[in-house]
Amino acid sequence: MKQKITIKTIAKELGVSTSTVSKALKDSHEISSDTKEKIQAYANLYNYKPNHLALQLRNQKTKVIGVILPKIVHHFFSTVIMGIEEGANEKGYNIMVCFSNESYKKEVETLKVLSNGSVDGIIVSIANETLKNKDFKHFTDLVAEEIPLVLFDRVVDEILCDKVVVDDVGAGYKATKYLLDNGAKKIALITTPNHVNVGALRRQGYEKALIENYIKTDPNLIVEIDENKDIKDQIEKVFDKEIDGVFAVNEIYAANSMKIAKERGLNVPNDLSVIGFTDGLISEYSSPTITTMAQHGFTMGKQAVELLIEKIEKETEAYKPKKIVISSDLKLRESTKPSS
Amino acid sequence: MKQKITIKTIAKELGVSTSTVSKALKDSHEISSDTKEKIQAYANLYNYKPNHLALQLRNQKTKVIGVILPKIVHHFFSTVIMGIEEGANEKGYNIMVCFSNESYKKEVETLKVLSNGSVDGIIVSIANETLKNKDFKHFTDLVAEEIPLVLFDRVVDEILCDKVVVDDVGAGYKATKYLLDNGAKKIALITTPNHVNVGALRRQGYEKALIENYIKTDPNLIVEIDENKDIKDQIEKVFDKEIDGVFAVNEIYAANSMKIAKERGLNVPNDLSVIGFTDGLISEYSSPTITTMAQHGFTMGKQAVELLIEKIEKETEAYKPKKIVISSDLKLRESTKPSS
DNA sequence: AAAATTTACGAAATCGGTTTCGTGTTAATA
DNA sequence: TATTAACACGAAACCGATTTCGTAAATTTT
Repeated sequence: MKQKITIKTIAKELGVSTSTVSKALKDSHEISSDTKEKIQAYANLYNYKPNHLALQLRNQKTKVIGVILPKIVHHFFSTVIMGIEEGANEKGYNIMVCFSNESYKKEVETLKVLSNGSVDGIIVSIANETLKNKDFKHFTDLVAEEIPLVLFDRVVDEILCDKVVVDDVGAGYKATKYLLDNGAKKIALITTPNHVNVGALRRQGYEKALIENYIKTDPNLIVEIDENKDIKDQIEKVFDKEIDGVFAVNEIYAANSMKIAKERGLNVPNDLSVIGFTDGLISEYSSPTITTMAQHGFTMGKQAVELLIEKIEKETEAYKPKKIVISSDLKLRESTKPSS
Repeated sequence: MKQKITIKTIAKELGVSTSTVSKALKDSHEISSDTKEKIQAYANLYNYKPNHLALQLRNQKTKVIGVILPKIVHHFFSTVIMGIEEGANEKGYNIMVCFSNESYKKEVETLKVLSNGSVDGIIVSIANETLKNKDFKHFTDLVAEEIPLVLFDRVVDEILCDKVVVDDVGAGYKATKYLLDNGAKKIALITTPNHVNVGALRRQGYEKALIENYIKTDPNLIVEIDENKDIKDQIEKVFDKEIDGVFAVNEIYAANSMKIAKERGLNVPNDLSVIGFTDGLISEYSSPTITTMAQHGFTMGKQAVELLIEKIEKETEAYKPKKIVISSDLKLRESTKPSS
């Protein structure tokens, strides 16, 4: 890289001290107009830009927010990033994005890298492997160091910090209830293994809705997807039962279900209603289009970053972790019968 | 944030100088084993972590790579990010991700922020608005400052730097030729306005294939989508003509075309073959599934970051900009007739 | 025993800024 | 004319590390 011009260069070139240059560049009253003009003109001419690192070191803050996501090729996380970025920019922050790829090891490493002073605070959605392990030491250490931390979507009680979540139980309930209200009786649930807490919570909502309607939950109608195996194959087996509704906890599972339905000659929504989760492009462009629980990723991201920045900038002594719950709405499309 | 422990703290606490602490922590032979052990034990106990900012300032490098994307809620860019991140991590770099949101103004601002020393180099895919304006001063300034820069996908000749692109002309040609070879005669092209260069290039490939088959390009079969208006409405009009093939320059346009075909009772692929671009989730999960030109976003990202890091780490004087062309393959699915 | 060498550590410069405090010069006041 | 105040600027400390160089004290060599 080319030799950058610094305050020192300007000072030497113009025969003044660095203090004078620094003050002149910020229009201090201490400096005469003559000198100020001269210095500012020179700085402009040579396109002087203050070195951020130096400022960060002096101010002891970076104006950067670290973000760790389990993955990005996923509509929900993409929208969350957009929200985080917008919220951060509004307050003059930039974001540094990293991925855990659902791996515990990578999450630990990334967290270590970010917490050495590169960022002022961190936003995380926990990796699946970590949720399975239940090892949260890397997070609790962070909290002990008092580095501002906000968790979103995939959160656990063991970590004492601000959180932003969707009302997963409520969402599961709403979706299931809608199916029931429109005549479905045998509703399959396509979900994740129980250690993924959002999956577990949505399942609670599903079960709650069934109980309220005096329907016993049938374990045969519940499929816990192992993402290492073929997804479609695993869903196939529930179609061997007689079902008239499907609630899938994400849009990939929903799309796979629709495909199986089509292959088996079932008409959606007449023979079978389908509701997915995460209002992404698949739901929007599949045919028929898929009714989903919209998660409002953008809002989540923005709320998370606002919470974090508040924590960063407020030197509040007594501090009580906040939890923001974002409710998700049913976005009605073609894969369900019109509301009766 | 809690008071961090620094080398100075350790030095004072143990009654030695900061130089001794620094050397002891990196196991220098200059320090006696006794002292080393004492210092290392203390550092360990209090979980000392060297301040990255200080190191960055001293070493004049950040080990961070800036990435500016036009948008993220887009399968192609998501996969590119993954590639960049993986490549960066392998070489010990982190990435700082920003978005231009296709806006010229935001691109200029973001570039300014990143180029003040926060990052060692920058990877960009140019915003649509900038391509339209044809104002690339912010990039040429960067090049003049000798800040390492790599452009990918959306690139222009005016900027002298390393580039990674897909062979858009070749891809357009391949797609169109496949349609022709399988019996299509009237192929609609759903593309972007011509200022988006990837659109223009794919169009060249389309026209080349037609010419080779002695077919005159019919302007009525070409739709240039204005993203500010309703996409589907704009595509509708080409369906009023008699067409038997569609080549869409991205998967959204392809999905919209399929939907219109279905509404008009056209069977895909028997009455109409459709080929899209960007092998994303929509193509994979729509029904029928969509044949697409796979862009290999992950590879592009990884190549781009490798090029950039080479530039950053090699202090080569004489330097000639490289251009890596990644060829894209046709991924055959259900929206086209099997190869004859 | 004197000289040379090694050992073990500290002082100070450096990275690029900001900021406090001090001081010489000029202008205003007594 | 002597005193005070205002003005304009510089010296130096600081942020948290690294690293070169210098130097007492201990050890080895002659």
